[in-house]
Amino acid sequence: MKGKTTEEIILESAKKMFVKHGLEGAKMQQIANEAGINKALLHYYFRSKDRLFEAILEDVFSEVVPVFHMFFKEKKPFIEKIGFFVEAYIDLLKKNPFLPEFVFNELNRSPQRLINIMISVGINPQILLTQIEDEIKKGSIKPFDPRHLLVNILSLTIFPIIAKPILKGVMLGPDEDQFNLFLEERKTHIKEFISNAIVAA
Amino acid sequence: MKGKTTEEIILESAKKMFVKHGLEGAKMQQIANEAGINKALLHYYFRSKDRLFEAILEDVFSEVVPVFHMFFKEKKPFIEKIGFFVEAYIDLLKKNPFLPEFVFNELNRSPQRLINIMISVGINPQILLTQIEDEIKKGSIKPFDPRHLLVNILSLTIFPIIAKPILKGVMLGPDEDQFNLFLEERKTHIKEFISNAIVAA
DNA sequence: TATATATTTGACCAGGCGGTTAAACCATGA
DNA sequence: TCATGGTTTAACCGCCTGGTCAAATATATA
Repeated sequence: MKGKTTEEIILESAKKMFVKHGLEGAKMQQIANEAGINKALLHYYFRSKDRLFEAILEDVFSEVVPVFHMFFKEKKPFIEKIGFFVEAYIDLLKKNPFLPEFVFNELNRSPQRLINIMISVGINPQILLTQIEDEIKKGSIKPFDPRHLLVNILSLTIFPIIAKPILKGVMLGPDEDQFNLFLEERKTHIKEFISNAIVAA
Repeated sequence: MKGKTTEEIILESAKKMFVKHGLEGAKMQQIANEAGINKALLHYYFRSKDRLFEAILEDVFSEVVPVFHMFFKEKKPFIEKIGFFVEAYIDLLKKNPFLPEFVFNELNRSPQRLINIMISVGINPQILLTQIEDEIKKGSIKPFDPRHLLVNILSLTIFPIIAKPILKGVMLGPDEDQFNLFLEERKTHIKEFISNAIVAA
């Protein structure tokens, strides 16, 4: 690989393998092969398999956090923020398709660790939930339970990436471009769909 | 365990372990412990770890297929079917919370196998997509891309279960009843939400 | 009861795993 | 040039894993 440090090559390869096979499923030897290096070198840069995994976890989270931060804390109209979030998140996911699978895999294995990380970096939906309530009181959006609205937005945005293999298999066909086009369409579709559903008449 | 055959006990325990730790993460000895039996007995009933895993895969699918079959093939108005599907599926998921995690885990590991199964049991969204198109032409629902509508319904229904640990961790609290209540609320919420979004004015 | 069959067990194995180590390699600068 | 430090390697180790097998036990059949 060109112009990348050994450490970066390892991180990329490990990410790829951990995503596809999970923590236990991915083997150190396979990761080394993927990176085109000796297995001992993995331990030279990252002392153990667990530490390598955690390094990737941090790497991944550092990309996600800012997007949620904007969505949860920034002071803009709710409807407007939905658009920003959906676009930013779908772009993020197109760049890192492994991301949700990775997060949810690890979520099942050791939920508390991930939740602790989220809390420690300040991902907290309460501010957004309050904002939604305020906008309902003002009458700008219909009176839905804010928690369900939030879950809806996350669902519509994130789920298609998780279900990517199914969608390609039974609906969109094997062509990767076709899938990316579908994701691109979703940016505007989700905005319209949610608007239709919640904007007070 | 009372009144269950050894085989059933093994299936239950294995399901539990495979869901939590994945195919490679779950160890035969752990499964045996969980079932309260000797490890060799696992091989007596199911020749290998892989066969045990496949047995569970079949078991799981036999529960899911009928729900999709109804949703995709039955001849009822689209809006009506959404309600049936959402209720049936959420009930199914409340009974088997492991189900989506299990399916999506395996989906990343070997997509083709699962897709082949789905195709072989006749899960095919084309009929539903055509129905949606017809209803759009008739003017009963707004002109959205049917594929996105279908993905929306699946997203809103399935995603909260996958994200269960996150939702409990940062929004609903650790109480299991609270989460089940949230799911129950979703049955009517999703119906309303989608209705609002797509029913032609 | 005696016999045959199905179920369950403890002890064991070969292979693969994460991890270690000592030696080799290679760039830099004195 | 050659010493020095970081980098990379091949070979190795102990442990755990999935899997086997012969013996032991429970169950059915006559």
